[in-house]
Amino acid sequence: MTAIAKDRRWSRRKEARPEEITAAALELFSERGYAATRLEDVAARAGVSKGTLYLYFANKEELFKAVLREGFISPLAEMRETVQRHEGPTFELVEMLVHGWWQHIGATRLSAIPKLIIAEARNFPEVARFYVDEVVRPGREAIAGILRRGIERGEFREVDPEITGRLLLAPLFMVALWGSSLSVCTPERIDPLPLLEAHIEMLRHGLEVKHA
Amino acid sequence: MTAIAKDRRWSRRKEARPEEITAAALELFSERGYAATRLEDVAARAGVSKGTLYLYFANKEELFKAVLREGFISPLAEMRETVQRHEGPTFELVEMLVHGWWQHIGATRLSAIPKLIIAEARNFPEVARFYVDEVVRPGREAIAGILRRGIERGEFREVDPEITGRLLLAPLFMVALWGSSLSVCTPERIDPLPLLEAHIEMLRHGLEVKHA
Amino acid sequence: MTAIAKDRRWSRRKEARPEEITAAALELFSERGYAATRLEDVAARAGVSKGTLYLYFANKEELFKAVLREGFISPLAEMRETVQRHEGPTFELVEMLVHGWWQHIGATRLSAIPKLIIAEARNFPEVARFYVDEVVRPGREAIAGILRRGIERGEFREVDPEITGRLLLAPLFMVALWGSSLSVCTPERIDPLPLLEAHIEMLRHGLEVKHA
Amino acid sequence: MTAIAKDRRWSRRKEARPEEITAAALELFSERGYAATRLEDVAARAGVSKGTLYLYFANKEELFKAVLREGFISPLAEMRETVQRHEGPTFELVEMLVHGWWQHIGATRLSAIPKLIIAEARNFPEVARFYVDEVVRPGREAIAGILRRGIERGEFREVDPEITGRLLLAPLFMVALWGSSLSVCTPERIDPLPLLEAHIEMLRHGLEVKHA
DNA sequence: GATGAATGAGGGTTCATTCAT
DNA sequence: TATGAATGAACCCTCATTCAT
Repeated sequence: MTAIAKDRRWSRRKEARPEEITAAALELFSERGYAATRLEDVAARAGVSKGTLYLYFANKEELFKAVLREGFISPLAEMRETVQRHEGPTFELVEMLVHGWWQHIGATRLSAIPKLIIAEARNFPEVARFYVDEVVRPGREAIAGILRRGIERGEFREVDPEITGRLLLAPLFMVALWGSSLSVCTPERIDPLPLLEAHIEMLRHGLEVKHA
Repeated sequence: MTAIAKDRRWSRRKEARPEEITAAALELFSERGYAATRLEDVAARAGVSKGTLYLYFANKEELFKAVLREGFISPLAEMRETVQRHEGPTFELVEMLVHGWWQHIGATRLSAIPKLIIAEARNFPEVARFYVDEVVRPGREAIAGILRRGIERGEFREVDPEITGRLLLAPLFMVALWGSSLSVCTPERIDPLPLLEAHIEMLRHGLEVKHA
Repeated sequence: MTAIAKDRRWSRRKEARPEEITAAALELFSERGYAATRLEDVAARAGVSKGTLYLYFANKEELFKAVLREGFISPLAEMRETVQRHEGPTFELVEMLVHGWWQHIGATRLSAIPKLIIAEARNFPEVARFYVDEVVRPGREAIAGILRRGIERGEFREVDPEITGRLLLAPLFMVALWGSSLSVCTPERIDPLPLLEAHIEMLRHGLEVKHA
Repeated sequence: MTAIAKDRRWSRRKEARPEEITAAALELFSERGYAATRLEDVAARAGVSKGTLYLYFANKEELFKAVLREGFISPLAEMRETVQRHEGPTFELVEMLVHGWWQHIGATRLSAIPKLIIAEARNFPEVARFYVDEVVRPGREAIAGILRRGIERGEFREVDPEITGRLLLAPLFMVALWGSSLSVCTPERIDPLPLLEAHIEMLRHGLEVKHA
């Protein structure tokens, strides 16, 4: 093993450290909540010592915020582009939204973020506010935009786009929350995919224009 | 003042105490989470001293469970009866369900329970299991029963009653969770009633039978 | 039941109260030690309420001292008289001492006192001092007096009466301490009487004058 | 400074800690008893902080047991060997026993253990049982063995070896108990050595065979 | 006098944070 | 940079003591 090889390994390891730590922290924070998570356990799961955490994060709160901030890197911009480029029927966008959410969030470890945010919103209002401003509201607006497009083009009946956007999101949240909490305590497994398909179907009928 | 009057006064106070305490505890637990709630604060909010808590609850965990147990006193039985007695169109039951949920849960302090359960399920698996077995599952079954009734009577299209039941519940949960967490961190107030009405409308269309 | 009978009962009860309480307290203090004894348990064993203790004793410490003070009522004066009146061989006094100790202390609940004193001497120095001054030292002096009488009368060999008095007392203490502590934790029962007889026998030989 | 030197320094400190702590704890436990001893004081006397105690002992009870366990490292095995090797008069063994006890226990901090055990036996029955099984009984048996040897060889008169063994131990216990409790409360200093010598002398006469 | 609900100071224990190595 | 022993503030819980009834 040469000195250079050593150094490379070292530095590769070093650069990966913060992410290894936030990954471990996300797991534990979402399992136990902020207060019940011990930094000693985070360190152990990340394979480092307790002291090392403090080389990368000023304190527990900053680590927590870093975990959430990483979870916020959402494919929102990408989604907006897709919406703008899309030329076919608007409901295809709704379908893409639900499936895309599942692929990029619901089926990944990011699905643990909503539970965390909900559980800790009152204890970290500024984080929650940030989440609402940067993730929730933009997401809702993007969805409202889709619905508005459908209504304007005569494809959807005249619903309130804001409110209906929330109805659209509700089952997605529910799937994420269920998977991050109660699912561990009950034998019955819920397959999210059929639920999402049924959701799409309900939306299809729910948005459909009635022909007299 | 007779001995009886004396006794009544004592006991009236004594009997009221546990509820005063669990009420205070529900507020704080749902605001801050289990671990972040200090019993001293619970005591202060209940207007008693720290030690008094221990006259009524063996320890923090038992107090927590008592809070949840009280929250479980759900109007499920009543609902099942209503369902059985009902003779009109099935969708009326769906409407009654949503409005009833709002009146008996959503608009009351019970709406804080879901957040609590979701946040602490992993830390109190037996409580979570109890909640799933006694509240979630029976509730879902009751709703699935309503949907099945509608399908059997040809009023609803042929949806999966289990899955659709969950879709029906999702916005209700979302309203409760929003009100218990993120809502406090954003200036925008959301009026849940229009959302519930829109939900009903979406369900009406989503369950409607299509005539060829 | 007449009013008078009631009153008599009442007052008889009332007068007995302090003793019932100290009796209960002696049991618990000697079982668990001062600090580990809860006044609630003392009250329960005495069949009164917690508050009642404070009608008779200013606080826990005073109750403790009262318990010990009762235990100090020792038959010392009586013993001294016996010694003065005695005219036969001195060793008879030694035998009477050991047997008398057994009858008046060793076989009674008073045997719990030495363990208590030893255990708490450092925490209640003034009580310990009182015990040393009023019980231990007078007892030792009385015993030394007996030994001196024997030596002066040529019945015992020339031992140090102070030191030998302590040797005489050691097995008595040991019996009391064993019965109040370790005996409860081991299946083997020790019958104190043969031990005391053997002790007397050893003393008889140990004090005997050697004839050249 | 090499890495090895570093390690040694660390570990030397770390290895010394538990003993520094148990030493401090033995002092305080035997002064004040288990319940009345504050861990904060133990820590202070050991020169560490409260939290440090928990790096080495799971809790107060474990610390207490560790203190006693260390006290159990008694020179019993050594004594038994001496007994077996001994070839001269048996009474020499008795003298060696008493002097050895004084050197290895009576004059050391181990002399505080008996008081502790006696005071806390009822609160820690398993510890007491362990002490009886591992220290008291083996000790008694070793002593009984010595007495039996003397009787068999015609050097001692025919006493009950079990009972007499206890009589032999009683003054030793008394010395230890006195030094750990009442002695602190009285101005008079007692020199244990003359007492032990007098004890040996009493035993010499008490065990002597009477020639008809 | 008697009760027992209520109090709150005190101590055991945990764990985020620091720092010498 | 990485470690982990050490720290001490904070929090749960107990129990001696009080006092309204």
